[in-house]
Amino acid sequence: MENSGPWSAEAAVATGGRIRALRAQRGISLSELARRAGVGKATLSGLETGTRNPTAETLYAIAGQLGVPLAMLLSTPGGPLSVPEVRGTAVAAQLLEAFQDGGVSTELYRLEIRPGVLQTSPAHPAGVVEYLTVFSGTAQVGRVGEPIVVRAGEHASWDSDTPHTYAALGDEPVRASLLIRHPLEPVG
Amino acid sequence: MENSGPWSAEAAVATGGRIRALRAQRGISLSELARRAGVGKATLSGLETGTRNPTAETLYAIAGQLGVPLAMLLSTPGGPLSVPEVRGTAVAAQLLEAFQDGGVSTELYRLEIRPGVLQTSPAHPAGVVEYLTVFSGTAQVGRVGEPIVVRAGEHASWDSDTPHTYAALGDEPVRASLLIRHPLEPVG
DNA sequence: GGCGAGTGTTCCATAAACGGAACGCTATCG
DNA sequence: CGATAGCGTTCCGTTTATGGAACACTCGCC
Repeated sequence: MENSGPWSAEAAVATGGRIRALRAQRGISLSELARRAGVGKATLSGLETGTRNPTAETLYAIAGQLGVPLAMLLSTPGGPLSVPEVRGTAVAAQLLEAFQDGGVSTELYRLEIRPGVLQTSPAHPAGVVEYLTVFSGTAQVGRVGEPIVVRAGEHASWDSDTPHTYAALGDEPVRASLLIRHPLEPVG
Repeated sequence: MENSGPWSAEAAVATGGRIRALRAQRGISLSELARRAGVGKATLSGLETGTRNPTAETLYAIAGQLGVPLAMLLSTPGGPLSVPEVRGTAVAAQLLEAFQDGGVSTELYRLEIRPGVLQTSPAHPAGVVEYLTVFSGTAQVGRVGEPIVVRAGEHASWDSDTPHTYAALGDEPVRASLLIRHPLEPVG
């Protein structure tokens, strides 16, 4: 899903076309869907033709009536699982999921570390902890000066409020899951 | 207007919370993110506090700057995202990824354990190891007779070649990631 | 042919989302 | 100390998304 770009006219037309296709697939008219979703016909018409910039409320109402996840309206059929990649010198990371729960927010990444390169990450805010579980390969990670060697089938964690590094030992790239846990500061 | 769709005040607050969490994890201020995304500070502030009903354009701009798919801002984990799910008496699991690599097959699941119920899994073939990282709640897992308590922000692993159990301690459900590693050829 | 019920689009007043400029606040500095 | 810079929130005029109504059009029916 290449949604990193801005909300362009093409994105609007593509989203509108997907809505129209799903509606046609269900054999219901524009007026009918608008009535069921509780939005104006003008709104739905403009949305399907790509001449509007809908609000979250409108999108939710329509996706709900079509019975599809919102991601299906907004993403290209190319790959709902292909999430954007964050690339560093040695590390390529894909965000698998992220949520907050209680006073803690969590991000789960899939990680691949290329061999032969060392990547240093700057310090995160205090209280951030990273958890690494290695699928294959051997990783050397952790805070600068306190390296931890993690082999396939092992896991490790470290406070990431200081600079820390990622590297793959040996020739084989490292595949792992990285979980970043971050306590939220109290919100007024 | 009436809450005719899933976009309620709670959804707005939840979405805002996810944005705020992702922003905090990246260590950038509200002003900074607003400037990078090209939206007004008032817009972002109202969005994070759940007092606005953002447009697709605004959401795209912010998701793009955070480097996450838009669906991750809008959808609840375990919600409308259509990922194959495996349900047991106490455990609901969704496969996040799976691959084989060097004679070892690895599967990464998102796990939710409901409180008040104990689930027992039969023994897997020899050599299978499970790794659990808990996001929130407190889990009691592991081989029968050797229970391990894993609190939020901890991880544990156990050989699963004997029957093993999953349970949530306390009232809160447990969210965690479970990694199952099994060699393609029997070990030992 | 006329007629009614349906379609999707366009017009328009209203409601609300937008961004800029204030605000109060907390740190940090000279 | 006061000055400055940053933070997140609130105020406010402008922009724009919204839904109802009117529109032109296509059917099925008598």
